[in-house]
Amino acid sequence: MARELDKSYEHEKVEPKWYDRWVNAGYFHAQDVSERPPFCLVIPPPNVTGALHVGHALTYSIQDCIIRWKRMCGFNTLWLPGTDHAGIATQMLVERKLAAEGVKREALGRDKFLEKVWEWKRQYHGRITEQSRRLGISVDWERERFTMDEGLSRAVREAFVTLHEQGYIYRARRMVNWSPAIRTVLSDLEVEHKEVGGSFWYIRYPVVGEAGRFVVVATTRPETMLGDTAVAVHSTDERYRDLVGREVELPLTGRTIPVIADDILADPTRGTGAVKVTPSHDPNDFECGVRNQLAFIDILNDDATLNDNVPQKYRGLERFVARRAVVDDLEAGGYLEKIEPITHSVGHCMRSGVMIEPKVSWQWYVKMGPPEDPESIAGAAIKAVEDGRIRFVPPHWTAEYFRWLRNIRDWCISRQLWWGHRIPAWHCAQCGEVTVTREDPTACAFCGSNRIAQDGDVLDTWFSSGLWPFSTLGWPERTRALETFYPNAIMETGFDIIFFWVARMIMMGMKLMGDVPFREVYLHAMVRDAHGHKMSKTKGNVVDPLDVCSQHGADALRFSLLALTVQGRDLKLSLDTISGYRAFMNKIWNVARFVFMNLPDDHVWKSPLESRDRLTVQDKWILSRLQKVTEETEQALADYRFNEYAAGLYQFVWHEFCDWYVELAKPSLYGEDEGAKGVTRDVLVYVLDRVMRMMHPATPYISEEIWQMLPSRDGESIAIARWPRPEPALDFGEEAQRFVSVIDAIGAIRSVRSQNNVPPSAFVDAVIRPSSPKGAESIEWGREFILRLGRVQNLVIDVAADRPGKSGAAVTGQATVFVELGGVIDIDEEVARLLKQVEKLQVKHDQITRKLANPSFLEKAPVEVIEEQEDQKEELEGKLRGLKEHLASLQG
RNA sequence: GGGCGCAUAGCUCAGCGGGAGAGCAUCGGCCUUACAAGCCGGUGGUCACAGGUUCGAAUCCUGUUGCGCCCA
Repeated sequence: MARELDKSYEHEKVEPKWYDRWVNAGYFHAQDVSERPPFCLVIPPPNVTGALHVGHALTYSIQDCIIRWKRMCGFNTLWLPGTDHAGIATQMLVERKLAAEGVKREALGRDKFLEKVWEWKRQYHGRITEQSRRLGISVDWERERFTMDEGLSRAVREAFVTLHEQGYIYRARRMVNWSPAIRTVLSDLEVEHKEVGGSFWYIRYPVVGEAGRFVVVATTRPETMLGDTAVAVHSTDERYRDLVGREVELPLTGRTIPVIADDILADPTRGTGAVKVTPSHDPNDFECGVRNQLAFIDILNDDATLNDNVPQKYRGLERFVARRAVVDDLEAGGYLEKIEPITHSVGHCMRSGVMIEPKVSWQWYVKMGPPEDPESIAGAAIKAVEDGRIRFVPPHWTAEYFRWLRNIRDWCISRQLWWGHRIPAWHCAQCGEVTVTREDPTACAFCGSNRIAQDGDVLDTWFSSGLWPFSTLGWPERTRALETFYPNAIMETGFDIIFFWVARMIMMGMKLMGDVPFREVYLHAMVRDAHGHKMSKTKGNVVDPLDVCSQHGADALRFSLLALTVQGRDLKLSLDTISGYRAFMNKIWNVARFVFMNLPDDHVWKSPLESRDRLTVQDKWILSRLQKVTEETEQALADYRFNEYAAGLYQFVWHEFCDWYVELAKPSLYGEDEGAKGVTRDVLVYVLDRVMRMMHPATPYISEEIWQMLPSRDGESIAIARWPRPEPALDFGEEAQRFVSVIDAIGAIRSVRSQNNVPPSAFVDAVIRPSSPKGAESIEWGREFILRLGRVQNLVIDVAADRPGKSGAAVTGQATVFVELGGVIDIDEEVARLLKQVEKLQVKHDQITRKLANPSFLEKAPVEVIEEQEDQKEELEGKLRGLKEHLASLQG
């Protein structure tokens, strides 16, 4: 007995051994310059102050699988790690923490507050890093980046100034999406539309100078009436034609406002045909206000309380409180005609969940279109994909990508936050111009005045993440790394950030690097709980990847996630699934344990290639299967079909190598023939070695642990071992395939035994009647295995064999198998069982017979298909004949 | 309102033009010296519904129903 392994796989003993060794040995470090072809992917940077959730575990499992595979294939692989500063989320967290201490950020001041955030960042950075390491990800830590570090901040500044110089970045006063909770503007993407219950309030505006006449307008936000500056009607609307140009009284305010004709805003077929116009608080009204030179009255503070532009009694009220008050007052004044309940779609702030307020303000924008112009930012990004320079997997995302870009509006990139990249623009108090420069200016570039102040806003976090594929490699410096690794090979991330991130990286890459950021984009789906619900802390259904790692091991978690990753479909993850794959890890461990128990220390391992002429049929069978699996494994990875990659290895390891080959190897291992024993050991080691290499991208820890003990080990770590390729010299094709008839025969015997309640320990006699001499030869190869695995005492294999007396029977593709049952047989039960089988086979047989009798089938179907059907028919007939004969003799 | 996706075994899902599959669950039998996180053997399906194309449809097309997602 050579090596003693634990009886079951204990991940907590194995996993801690390897990670530091891998990192310290430099296996994950990429070369800036190398003979080997480059293969680079950058990590989608997680929020530096966040915690790892199962979505990260999925993205890391997929990326590590790809990168470890490519590394083993000999590429100069770079997987670049890092984190982003997550402007809104982080600022919210720190503000919340300060609030708990009774401190407001305004009281602290900008610089002091930022110090606090940096402190917070330093504290949490370590946590997310440690969590990532736990999963075993093979990133190049020497190149780790953070979106706010010095180099990346420089890249952000360079990008902003360059795009500004080229006229893509501009400042404008527009209607924006305002989040009153965070008190910042949001981009269109950060607004989530939700169906909510609400009301239409119908309000009467009395017509000035015509007592008793009203114009009725309907609104979902009655409080905004305090900011109305007109009522609009359609110019053709007979009901209101005479009112255009006159005025109505705005209730509660003492103001009067004009009735105007606006054929864009007013729709005579909807509602009352008249609409209130609030240019400062509705996007459509804003346009109307501009068209008709209306007054703009802003009635809201940044936190959505009402400001001093409304009557005294409403000032300072929160918007929904104000709504209540306005409605009550309207009702009291007789201005409220009716209330109609409705369901409508309302924009909500993605981060805080509160309703968005449309609001007019000055913001910075990136000009996107026009999409049909390939020189525009959106146009260039569209063209890169149209030209096939970037490929989406699954391909369905291509259409989504185009749809979004072709309907895009300019990107609002400024945020009223403190945490983030400060906009490099200086406003001049003297001339009012804005100076945008790479170095901080001391004077206005237009008038020379030193009365300049930097813009208070910061940039959208996605602006900096958009640069990630090249800013992390040193841009704007033309570094060696940038030359080698740009464009990156692929981008792997969740479909939910295709627009936030992927599209923006493509835009930025095209404009600033003049080339695509990556060749392929693989988008994975969302991880849900076992019932298909979204995981969320409030629901309490989150699967914490670190808990799972502690309980079942990182390998089991990674393998589970990969096994569930089917293109274009969400994953439903349950702890049962994970513990199932944990059992698989244990299975692997135990088969390795078996191999090592039967491997003396002094065994000199030789590749089966060297003993090719001494291989047994069972050796040839498993080796041939291995070649096939090797090929399929590689193909699955190349096609990003991770479920097939995982399932293929699972099936092969468990149900072919363990269930069959190991059992077939035992007679040799326990036998006397030292030469044969040696070959068997070599084959066991060879298969295990290949399987460990193929498993490594999914399950790095257990594969390393086992591989290190294998005599076939040819390097210091499996992480840098050669990826297996199919070995044609060990693929015995047809010859090996014939061994399946032995496996089938054993299955048939076991089935008959079990169905007739023969105790597993009892020996039986059996007769196998092959349907051809060739079949007889194949089955004869496995005589000793049939005896052993079928627990057979006496075995007759003969094409002309007679059916033994009291016996049960089963049919395989190549033979009829009889098991003598002596006194134990229950004739009625056996007859019933066989009848059921006959019935099943008969249905299939009839189908095929009908098909083969159909002249148009024979005329139109391809020859191969017809031949295959004929073969099937013949096999079915053979099986049916065997069963029917047996039935007849049982009944007779 | 516009677009997309999904309906296959009790559950979770593969398969996507030529014999209905896997894992889990379930039932029966086994502590057989790698593994009880295991071994052996079973049960279980008008492939949502209705039309159509085809020699042939779970697979392609059209429609219906139900569920989900994205965009406005």
